[in-house]
Amino acid sequence: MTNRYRIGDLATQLAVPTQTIRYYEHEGLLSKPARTEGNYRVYGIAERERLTFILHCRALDMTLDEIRHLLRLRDAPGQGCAEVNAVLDAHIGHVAERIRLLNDLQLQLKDLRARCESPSTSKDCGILQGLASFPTAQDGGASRAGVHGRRAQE
Amino acid sequence: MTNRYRIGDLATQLAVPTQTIRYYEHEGLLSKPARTEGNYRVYGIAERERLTFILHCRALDMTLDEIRHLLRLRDAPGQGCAEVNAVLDAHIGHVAERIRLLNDLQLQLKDLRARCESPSTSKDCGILQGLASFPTAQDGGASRAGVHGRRAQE
DNA sequence: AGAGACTTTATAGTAGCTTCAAGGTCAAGC
DNA sequence: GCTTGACCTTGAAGCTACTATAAAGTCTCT
Repeated sequence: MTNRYRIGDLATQLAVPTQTIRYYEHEGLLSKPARTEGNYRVYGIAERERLTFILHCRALDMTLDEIRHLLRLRDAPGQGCAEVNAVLDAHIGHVAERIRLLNDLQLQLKDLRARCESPSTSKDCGILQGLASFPTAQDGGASRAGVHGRRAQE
Repeated sequence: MTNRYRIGDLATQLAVPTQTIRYYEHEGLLSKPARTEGNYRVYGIAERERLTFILHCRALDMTLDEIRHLLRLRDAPGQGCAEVNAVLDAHIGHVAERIRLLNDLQLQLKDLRARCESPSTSKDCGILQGLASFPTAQDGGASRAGVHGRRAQE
């Protein structure tokens, strides 16, 4: 039968590390699976679908908490999906806000960058001086935008 | 004199937690300050300015590594500031890339959201179905955009 | 029987803090 | 002189979502 998977099968099929699958189990997103005699995890179709769901949510950059929330809703099939909409709308809001902050940030960075077009010594560098005297974020501030990703490095 | 600060003074003036100042010291961004008889840290104007510099860089969402780099350049005043420009340009590149990823993400989320405008039960919810069957990120994927900030929550 | 690919658990590391615990210091008030 | 309370000290743990490592057990093939 095709609906019995070991952790490595699932990992290969869905292109996710095995450790991540165990981590999701540890975090309660996946429930504890059956085991073979040799104590290997065994997964079926339902678990494969659940993991797919989780991975899609992650690809949309939801937190594990948001995903936990959606999974709870998914597990209560008669409930009406207004709450699903609410979770998604909140997430869309997070993303929109983040984009706004990053655009502000980009403006400030370009402004700063424009202070040093001509070569000079760092003692007189307009950028370094700007960084020492610029108004701080808390005054009308950009809070924090989160530029550095975990998968999208360099 | 106004140029002797304890850690709490500095923290209040620059609106940063005292623990964060100690953390920057631990990470080598600030050097070990003088101490009072009672072993309290004492800071002067130069340290205050250095911390201001660091906080401005953080407000522009640079990593501590990027900031360390800029501080090294700042500490070598005769060096020419081409490298300062390079650090900043690289950072501007990071931000631009992040904005691009988030815009992709926003499109996908809105697409998904459009699947459930009419109220229904979660069993039939187009969003939950979409999340279970959507193409995964790895096929042409958005890698990871990083939506959830540390200071800008909810 | 032995090699090699797979699995198991537990543990530590990543970034940039934040929070906690257990205690030491200092100025003011009674 | 003694207490109260605000401040300071260090060290360790917690946060997110993994990733990496180690040491050991299992399975499959030859």
